[in-house]
Amino acid sequence: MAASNRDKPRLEGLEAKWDAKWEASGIYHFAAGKPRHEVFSIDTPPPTVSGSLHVGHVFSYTHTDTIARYRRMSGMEVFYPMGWDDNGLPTERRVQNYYGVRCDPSLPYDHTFKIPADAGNATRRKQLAVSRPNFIELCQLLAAQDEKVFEGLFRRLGLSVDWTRTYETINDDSRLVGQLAFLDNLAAGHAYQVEAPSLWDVTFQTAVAQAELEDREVPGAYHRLRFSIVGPDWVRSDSALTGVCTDTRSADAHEIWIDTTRPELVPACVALVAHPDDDRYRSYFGRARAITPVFGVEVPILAHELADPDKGTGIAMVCTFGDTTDVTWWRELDLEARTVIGRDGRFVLEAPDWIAAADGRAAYARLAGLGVRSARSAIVEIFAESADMHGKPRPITHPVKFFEKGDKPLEIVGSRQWYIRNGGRDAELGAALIKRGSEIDWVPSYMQTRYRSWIEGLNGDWLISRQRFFGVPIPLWYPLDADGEPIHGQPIVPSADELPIDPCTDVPVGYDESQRGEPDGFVADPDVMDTWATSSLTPQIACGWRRDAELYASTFPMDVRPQGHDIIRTWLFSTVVRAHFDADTVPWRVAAISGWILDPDRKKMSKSKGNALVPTELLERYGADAVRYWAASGRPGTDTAFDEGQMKIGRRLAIKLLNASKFAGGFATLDESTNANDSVTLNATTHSVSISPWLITATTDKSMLARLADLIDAATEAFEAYDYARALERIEAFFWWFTDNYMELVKPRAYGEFGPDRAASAVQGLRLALSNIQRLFAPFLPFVAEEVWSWCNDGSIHVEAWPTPAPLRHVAGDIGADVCEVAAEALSAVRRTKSEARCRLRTPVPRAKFSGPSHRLSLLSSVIEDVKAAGVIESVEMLADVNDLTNITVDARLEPPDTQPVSKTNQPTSGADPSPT
RNA sequence: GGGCGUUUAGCUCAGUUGGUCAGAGCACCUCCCUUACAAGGAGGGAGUCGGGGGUUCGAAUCCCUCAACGCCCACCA
Repeated sequence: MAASNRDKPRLEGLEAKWDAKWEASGIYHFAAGKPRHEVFSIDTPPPTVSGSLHVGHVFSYTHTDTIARYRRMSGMEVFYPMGWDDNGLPTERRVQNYYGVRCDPSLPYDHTFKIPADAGNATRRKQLAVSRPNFIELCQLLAAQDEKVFEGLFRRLGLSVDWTRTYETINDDSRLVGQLAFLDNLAAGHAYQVEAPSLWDVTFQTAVAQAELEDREVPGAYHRLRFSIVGPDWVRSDSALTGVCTDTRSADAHEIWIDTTRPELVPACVALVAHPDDDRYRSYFGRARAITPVFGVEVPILAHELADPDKGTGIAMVCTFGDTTDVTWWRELDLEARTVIGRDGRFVLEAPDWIAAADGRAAYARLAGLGVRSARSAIVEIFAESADMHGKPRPITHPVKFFEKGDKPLEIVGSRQWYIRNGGRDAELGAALIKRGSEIDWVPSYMQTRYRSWIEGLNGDWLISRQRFFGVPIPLWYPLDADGEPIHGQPIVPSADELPIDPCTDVPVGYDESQRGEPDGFVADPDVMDTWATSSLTPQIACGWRRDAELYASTFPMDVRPQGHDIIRTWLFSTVVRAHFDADTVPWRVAAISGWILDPDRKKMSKSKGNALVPTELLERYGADAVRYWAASGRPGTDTAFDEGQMKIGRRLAIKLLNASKFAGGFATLDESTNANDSVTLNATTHSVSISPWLITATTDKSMLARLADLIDAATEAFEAYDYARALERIEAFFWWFTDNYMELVKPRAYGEFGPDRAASAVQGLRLALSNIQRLFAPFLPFVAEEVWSWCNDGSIHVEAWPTPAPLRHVAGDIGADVCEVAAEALSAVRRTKSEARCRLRTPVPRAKFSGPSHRLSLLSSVIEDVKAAGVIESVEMLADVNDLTNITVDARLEPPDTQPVSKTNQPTSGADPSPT
């Protein structure tokens, strides 16, 4: 280490310097072959690389890194891989925008395809149609670029990831694992396909799963519509009419009014439903039938518990399908399916055959081809013309289900989809999965509640098939019958050694390509799996499941899954499901849940709100250690306010560590200086400076070490509980006490005021303490800790042993932590007296009187030499004061300062008597 | 509608089984260029611990209740 670097230690440049050295030395590489109990394996969250970098990445990944570094120093072989989530819709969408293309699966692969010249800046209105294989290539290309950006940030942040162990959720390995696991699930009956109504995003033209839904409050309106009543069995009952529609005063009782927010779905109406106990409608059930307005379709009037008598008129129109309740009614009441909205979200062009009346068909013609919103306007006009709508639509705001990534309300359409069982239709499986949750240690513990309540609220199995392109393909083909129709019940399953496959380009054994799509030939399952179907296998992907038995045995089940609380229902839950099926175990022992970053308004920071900050700017401004300090002060699971002030404090802390280390290393001890005359600076070329604990003889030094030992216990205990924030808080508090009090107390002695032996004790005490303090800070401030460590040691601090208290207690012997605390308190009292007298701290004190309880005074007397020297006190008097049970107070007689204090208002304010007379 | 969390100084937050628990840092004010550190250092003022009840010798801490904020979930016609 060049001495010049130590003259004025700086933080600038440390990140590039040490990142390069860590990369070169490979200290974070996982050494395979260790037994499971010596390995600490981390299921790192693969960031969505198509998203933008934001401070949230810095925040939660730092938490994990502190844990990883702690475990590494504690002697564990840390398995800390990094995945990139490039699979799925976000990448597709980014590729579309970035290159100005869209995927057209009907096109053949274009070998001559060239990347559009305006990539990154594509503003063409008309997107270029490209084949599915070309589109996937673009996805992979762009994802690879994006991954570099993320890796750059994470390296800059100092994550101790093993960068030789990265994976992409779309790479061959992930596809292999995803397809193997799927085929396992299929063979075991955990995966199945069914033709059923499912939630459908009309923009992305894909089915979506329950876990991907979110409710949004949107404006809507109630429309009160008239249905006529017919039926040979129906006997009119006046009582039955009471309240049916109090505000229409209809003289004709042969009608029912319903309120709906989806009037455009009247052509898809299949029934009216009211509560079985509702006296207003009871007489209709099973006897009368209703005629839909305008369209003239006859539908039954039925009873069902889910109908809410207090909503609208108490009777609901069942359509196929307006919402999930419609699906329930459709299924439980065994109703027909009358679909009018196609997969593109538009009304089908052909008038449905169940609408027989000419008026009805004419009315439908006005809806054909329209989107939902336009159709709603159109039908309101139609009903207004026919006088089947009472009054005007009554505006309301109501929650509507959206795909979390979409911006149009979801529709429900019937389609054939693949599902994996997740307990949503099987109480026994649900209970087993809830029990798995109890086998995991949750940090913080209350997060388990979210997991449990999500499972308890499931209303169906996990829909995994997506009608998209950039994902892991469902690895199946279907035989075609003589008419060219697929036989879905007899899928053609590839063998494991064929995987991964893309059935759209690969051909099943026993067929050849010419038979694709031909009668008696085969056809590919065109779908890909949902991105969570791959992400749910991150432990299997990272740990080498079915590919590397040794790695798998030493890393799985993993130790910890760090993640945000917003994806407990998706990533966490689905991972538990897969491990339950694949390995009959939980995937990890601990789930460490991070909170979110809130901006100063206590809103979640997000790009859409325009308040997200670019993390690279923060790293530039404050340095990685400072940003990590801020991140690590956010407690597990707790949402944390974005606070640049904390980064400033972190920066100051890092600088303090530099300077304190420089001071401690800047002395030559007796044994070292014998050959170097009276040199007082550490030989700049000497590495591996020895620490000689046996030279520590002074009570102050021993007591400080006892206090440090207590700190190590506290920090270790906090880390074992995954509470990095508590560990940091304790370490930091000790360190400031150490610099402000201990270092000031021993400074005169270290400079030799009491002779070489006493100096050696101080210097060795400083060195031993700093050696421990540097290691305690290493998980939080890896760059500055490595820098200061390198001044006196060979090798990286990050593979040094985590401090243990026993050696320090051995040195301390029977001296307790309380001695130096009393000394610090006495010194502080002296300083206060001087400060209140507006004197310099170097002002000599001719006589100081310390008063306090006798047991504390006796502790003080054992270290009074250091207190006198640090306080520049010439003589001391001690007065036991039984009234003052706790505190040391000082009555110092101060001489006139060498120079007059700057302030003119030289007024003592309390306690001390600074009068110079 | 159900559930989870939060509420302590102007700000950001500690406060572990009830008893040195009224704390830290920032900000503010005063002083100090001191041989690790002026991007420093030494001091100081500042809070009805969200409100109300209760248990206890004693409550920021335990119980009940209310309120505000945030989040999760819910069948939203």
